[in-house]
Amino acid sequence: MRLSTRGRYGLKAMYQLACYYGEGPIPLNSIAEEQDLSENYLEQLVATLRKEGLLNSVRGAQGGYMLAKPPEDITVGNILRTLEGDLAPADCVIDEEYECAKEESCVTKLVWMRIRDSIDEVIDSITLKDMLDESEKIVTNKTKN
Amino acid sequence: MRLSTRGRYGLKAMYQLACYYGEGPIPLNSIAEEQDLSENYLEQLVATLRKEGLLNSVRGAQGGYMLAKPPEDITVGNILRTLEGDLAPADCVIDEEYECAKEESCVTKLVWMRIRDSIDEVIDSITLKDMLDESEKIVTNKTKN
DNA sequence: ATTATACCCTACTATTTTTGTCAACATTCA
DNA sequence: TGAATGTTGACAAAAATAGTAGGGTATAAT
Ligand code: FES
Ligand code: FES
Repeated sequence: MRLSTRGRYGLKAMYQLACYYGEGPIPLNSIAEEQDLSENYLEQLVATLRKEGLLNSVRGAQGGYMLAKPPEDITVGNILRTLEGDLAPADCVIDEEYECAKEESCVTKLVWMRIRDSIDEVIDSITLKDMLDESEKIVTNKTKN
Repeated sequence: MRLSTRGRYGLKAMYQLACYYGEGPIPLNSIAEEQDLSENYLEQLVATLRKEGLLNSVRGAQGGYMLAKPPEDITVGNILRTLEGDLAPADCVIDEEYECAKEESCVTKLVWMRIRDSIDEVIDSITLKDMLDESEKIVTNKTKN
């Protein structure tokens, strides 16, 4: 039950952009380098995020990408769902078409629903702003010691 | 982020065996038929569950499989972890070897940890007994209507 | 205008994981 | 014995993932 690299790389990239929020467009190669990802591959992910309205882009020299909204208005759920689709342990809790063919109600489905709901609760409650705050906290703690 | 068929089929099979708990060994082909799964494939899953000590087997004619412990002592987590390994969105929250190479603390890792923990909480809190009870509840409601 | 930079788009491929299949063998019961 | 069942390991088809490749388009600096 791993996330694919799409979701993992995507969240990293979005976090990186959140760090630079308000500082104008950031070129993709700098993101790719900082997070050690293939620029070509990252392009694909970023294109998806842009279409979803989570990113804006500026073309031309000195261009790049920037968050389309403030970090506090973008959740981890927004990002992961854009890149991975709904996060759930089985298709049947997303689309009724995939329900199993048992006549009586399916008991395992209740389990999948509870897993899905608990994941949703987590990813919808964390924003990029929260991640920035966490990062700050870590730095602060390090300074104290 | 789907579970593979291993976990999904495996939980179904274990639930089925829980329904027959105390009634002696159940042959695999009856399980496969009731849940509409390939018997050959199910064999592999069941072998894994047996090695983990969740099932007992009886060879020979009139043989079959049975839960090694009462339904209230087997959790969904026991079953899914046996068949799928730890349930987590990224390898780095399971094995430090896979941590990304950033010097500073990784912020996305905190997100993966929260997802992992919330999944763990759900799967460790549901036993096969709970599933049997749920099933009963559904039947009762149906009778009422 | 030219050039460099950077986004945009589509198609393709290598790899890995998943999802089984199959055959030969061992054990038990009637 | 013979039929029913579990045990094991090798193999293979299919699907998903991860990444490459390369051409095209828009913009800005010069
Ligand atoms: S409806 Fe999803 S497993 Fe039955
Ligand atoms: S340590 Fe897991 S993503 Fe960085």
